[in-house]
Amino acid sequence: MTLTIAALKDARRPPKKHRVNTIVESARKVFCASGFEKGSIENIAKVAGIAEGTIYRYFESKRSLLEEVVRRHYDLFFDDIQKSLASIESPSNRLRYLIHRTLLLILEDRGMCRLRTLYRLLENNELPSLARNQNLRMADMMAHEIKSGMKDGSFRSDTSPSIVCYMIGGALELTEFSYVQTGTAIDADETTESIWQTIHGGISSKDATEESLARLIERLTQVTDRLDPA
Amino acid sequence: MTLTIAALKDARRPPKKHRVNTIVESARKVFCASGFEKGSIENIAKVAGIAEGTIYRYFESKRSLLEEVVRRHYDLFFDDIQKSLASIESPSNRLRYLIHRTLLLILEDRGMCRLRTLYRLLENNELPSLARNQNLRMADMMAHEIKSGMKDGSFRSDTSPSIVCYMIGGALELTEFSYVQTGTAIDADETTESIWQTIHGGISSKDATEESLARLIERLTQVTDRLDPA
DNA sequence: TGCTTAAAATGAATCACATTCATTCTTTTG
DNA sequence: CAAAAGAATGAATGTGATTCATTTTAAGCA
Repeated sequence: MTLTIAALKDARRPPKKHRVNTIVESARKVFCASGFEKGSIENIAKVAGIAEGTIYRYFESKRSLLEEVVRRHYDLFFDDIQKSLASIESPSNRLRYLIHRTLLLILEDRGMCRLRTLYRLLENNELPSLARNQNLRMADMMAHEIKSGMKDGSFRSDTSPSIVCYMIGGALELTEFSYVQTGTAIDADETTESIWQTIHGGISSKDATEESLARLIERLTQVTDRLDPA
Repeated sequence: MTLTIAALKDARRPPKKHRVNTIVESARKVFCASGFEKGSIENIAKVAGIAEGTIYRYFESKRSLLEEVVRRHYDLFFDDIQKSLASIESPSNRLRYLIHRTLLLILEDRGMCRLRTLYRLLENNELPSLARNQNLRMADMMAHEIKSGMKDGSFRSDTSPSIVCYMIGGALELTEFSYVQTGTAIDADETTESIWQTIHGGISSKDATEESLARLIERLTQVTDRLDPA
């Protein structure tokens, strides 16, 4: 039988992968239900039906377990988003989509949100962290659209992409935060629209421009008035 | 001597207040130096020159001690800001001031920032929390200015004050976060300007409007052309 | 001033967990 | 099937917050 190496791997890995999956899934359940601090390793082990020590064969620490839980969740999200993005026309629409999709993700799983929010807070380490990577990934996507928009002339050229990312990201984060804390549901469409409106058009009234237009129109009317009688 | 009740209180309270101050101040030092998790109660007690148990006479838990440390710091900040704000003309300028002043606060004390950032992350409780109160206080100030601006016509009337607050607050928070993580100094003036630019004018180029104007002008020219030969 | 009682302070003991590791069980290999 | 390697176990360890019986200090009163 020619299943030497293949068989070897197949015989070893699936159980191992399965173990990891079981552990991560149990951790997700426990963390989502009780939070990170109160979700004990003992409990996770119990839910997974294994001994505490076994968890440490696969994960270095409780925190790295949290990291994996969060990572898996968001990897799916990012993959999904990246796919959809390809079929959307124009930087503006893609940016809007990113905002909207993020809000939907937030609404989708409050427990997970809480974890992610918490996870970011726990970060006092100096390592290149997951949270930072995720932020970077999202920020990269947004920055990319902003730059495209600047190139094709639909956005102002003196825009600072990173600040705009911060503003969008920050608005999303605070919306998320308020949702996690209060549990009051968000209207994703409306919130997207609000964020987009502000980012796109700013908050200043367009009085000056409108005034110019009004003056032009007035003048045009005067001219046509002069034409008509003639 | 007539120092019956007054003397009683005076004799009891000052020492007590002093104790609390000593504890909070020691906690601040230790937390700023080692972070919240690594800053042990044992150490705080040592720095304060008291026994561990004594801390628990004044504070319910390690976390409530952190809360007090952060609260005191930001109370000063808010009081200060509120005073300055009174002497600034126009909602726009006050909003800008709020942004700028917050950035300066962030730069002023990185250790404290880290604590505050951490503190917010640790919040998985449901209580009306300090972080929420602080956010609310700042959000209130900003929202107030935005509403004023909407009233006096300098801001668009279809603006959502809360979203704008989220955007500004979020941008500040992410800037803070990046500073805490990387330690790379921020240029407060420049960052203020960028945030303000975007909030105020949005990112859309004014092409559309300009296009309309150009079309108008063109038509006006046609009209005048028709006039002139006549 | 000395005595009694209440408040404050103490630090050793407790408790809750994460983490480790010597031991036991399973699987692979020859 | 026995030996060796790899996994799993869970009791023991370590750390650090929190508690509490005991001691110390201060207040009230004669």
